[in-house]
Amino acid sequence: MRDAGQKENTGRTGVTKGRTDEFQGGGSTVDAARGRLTSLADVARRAGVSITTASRVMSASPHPVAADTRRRVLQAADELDFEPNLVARGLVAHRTSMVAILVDDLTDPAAALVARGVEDDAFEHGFSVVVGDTDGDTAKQVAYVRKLRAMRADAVLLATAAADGGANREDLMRQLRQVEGGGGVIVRLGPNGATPSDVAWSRRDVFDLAVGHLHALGHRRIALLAGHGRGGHTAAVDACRSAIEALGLALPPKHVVTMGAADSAAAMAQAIDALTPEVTALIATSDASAAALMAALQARGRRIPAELSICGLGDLPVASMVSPALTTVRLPLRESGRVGMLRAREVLDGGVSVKRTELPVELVVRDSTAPVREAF
Amino acid sequence: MRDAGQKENTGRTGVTKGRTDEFQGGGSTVDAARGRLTSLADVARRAGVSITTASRVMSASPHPVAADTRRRVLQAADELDFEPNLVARGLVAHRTSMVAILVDDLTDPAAALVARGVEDDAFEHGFSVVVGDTDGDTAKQVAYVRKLRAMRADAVLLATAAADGGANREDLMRQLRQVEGGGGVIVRLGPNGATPSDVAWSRRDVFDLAVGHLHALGHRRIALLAGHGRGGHTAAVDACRSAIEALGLALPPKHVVTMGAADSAAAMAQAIDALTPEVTALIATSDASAAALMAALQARGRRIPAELSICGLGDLPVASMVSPALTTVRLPLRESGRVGMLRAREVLDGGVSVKRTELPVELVVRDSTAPVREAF
DNA sequence: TTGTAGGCGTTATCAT
DNA sequence: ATGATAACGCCTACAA
Repeated sequence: MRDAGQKENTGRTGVTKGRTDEFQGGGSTVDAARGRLTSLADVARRAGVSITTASRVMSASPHPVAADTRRRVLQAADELDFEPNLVARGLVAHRTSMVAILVDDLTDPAAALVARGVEDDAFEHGFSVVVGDTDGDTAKQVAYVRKLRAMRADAVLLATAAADGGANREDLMRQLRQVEGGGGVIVRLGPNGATPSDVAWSRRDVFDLAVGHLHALGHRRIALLAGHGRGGHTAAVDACRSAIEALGLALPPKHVVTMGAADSAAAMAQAIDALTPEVTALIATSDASAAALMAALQARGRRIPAELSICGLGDLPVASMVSPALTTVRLPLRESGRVGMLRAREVLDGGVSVKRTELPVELVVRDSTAPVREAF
Repeated sequence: MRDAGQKENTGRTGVTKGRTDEFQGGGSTVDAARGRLTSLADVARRAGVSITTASRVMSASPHPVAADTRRRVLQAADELDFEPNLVARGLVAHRTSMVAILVDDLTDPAAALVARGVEDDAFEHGFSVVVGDTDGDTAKQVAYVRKLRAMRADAVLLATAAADGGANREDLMRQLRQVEGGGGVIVRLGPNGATPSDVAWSRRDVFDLAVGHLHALGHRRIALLAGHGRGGHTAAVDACRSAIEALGLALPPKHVVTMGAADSAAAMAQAIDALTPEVTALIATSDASAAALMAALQARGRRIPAELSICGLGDLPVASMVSPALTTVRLPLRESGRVGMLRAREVLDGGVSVKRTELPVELVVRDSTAPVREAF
């Protein structure tokens, strides 16, 4: 979930085409200040009714309005192409119909899936979604929540990795409390770890599935390719170790390869290569890193799964686009976004607190894992 | 840019873990109506000044305020953890500091990159970004623009594929005109085609680069793997054909394989396979589909680039994660988002019209293309 | 340097 | 069934 795919530019040639000349486009010039748009007052005047009546019609108020009057208002609105000013409406309603989803990096396929899930439910129910990238930076995250508070977002969904426990951590909690104190909803999305999420999946289940699968194939010495140090790093290592130890095996530190954001896939592959054939299988904390590793390993002449079984995490699109197709544990990414948004709405119109939910994960067996070779 | 990666679940086994039990979380219960947040009035009262003075301090107004008074206001604001209400501010300013980026599907890595680029610049300049997925559905796009108009978004950046020319098309244009009429900015992002984009790259350049590269390697019969029918489909085919014909070659219809959204990568591979060895090279309109095709081809025993050279499009992360690494044409995706946002800001505070820009594309040679084999 | 009055576009309250 | 009036929280004149 955390490990953004390594992008290694092994390009040997660089041919550039295209220019950067700029010329005045043909668009219409616009005033710096936004011209007055048509308001309820305009509609009311044209329909020959009071603003109040126009409002009642346009806002679908339960207040009774004569059929004929309603028709006239509707027609006037249509002729004027009137669109209610949500800003003004938000001011009086203390509700903006805007929610936010905070992720580390939208460019990470996992994050995009979560955001998409949020958007799915939001669109269906008339909410707009503001997306914020924190780049794993807690300070940036604090800045975002503060801003969201300023814009009176109805809910903030957090899908960022657990923040490092720095001083910013306290600032963040304070901001979040402020949001909640003001009636805003906070929903945490992601794997259940030290701080449980509201819409979650079990990190332990994930590794039980992966490890169990490899164990069943006869693998006894399993390595772990973990993402960059930040966020869920340690939690993932711990969960994996627990799962491995539960089967009577061990995950010695030297079998844990940490992939720094800067490390190249080639360097990773070299590190892993040094572990084989002692290690016969590997679990990567993300399909993206698994795919990158696999390609680098293949470039070094290693055959997968013959010489090393690889299991990814996430079941991202890339998992089925590589060769061999990646065995992986499917994470309810998009679904968690949908459910998170649903939970937020429940609180918003029910006044209840956020209902906690644990979504199931699933093992997806493809072609990157195989029975361990008896001898070599 | 359009072709979302095919996700082919070749999973042979499905083991599920985790439950969906739901229990009341420990969060604090919140009133349905948002409690009154601290306003300027509160700050003013606590600082012993008028609301106006407090406003001047908090909004960094150029109006002079005594140093001591300013200090008191700032302190009161700090103690109250005051955050200015952007909704109210937006109502009077006729500016919301909100922009929107519309894409077909955020889950498409290319779209995510564009959105990320927008977000990069937006965050730096105090704007919030609303993301909307249209799923290539013009009606949904119209609905979105209408809503954005209602929420008085300062700008709408369009990165969706060219809409089909249906009846909705006219509706869309009308909505866009309304946005512009109201002082909103519209910026089109994407390849230059029939309707030129404001921040663009040359589709023709892209194919010239790809075709030129393959031609230089000796390839004379090149196939094209095009995305699902919608959007830039035809435009891509045309541009590719032009590029090929410019070199004295041809792109007969039978060498154009269209990938329906539902078509499996395996089906694609079969279709391509039938073209070889007559065809010695292939260009895919997206790295994602190139990667999927390559994996499927490899699964059928084909060797790449020995038997078929493959050139992708985009230089998405996946391009360097597959084996062999994909030769591709880099598209200025993230950059187009940044520049698009910049252009919007220029219009917003300059009152000028959108400056058109063409960003350069670049050939990135990796390992999926090789000189054509002399004989076979 | 500070404060008062009015209004941004809507909805809610209270008449009529 | 309809309408006048008062907020919502802030900013911009226009005084003092």
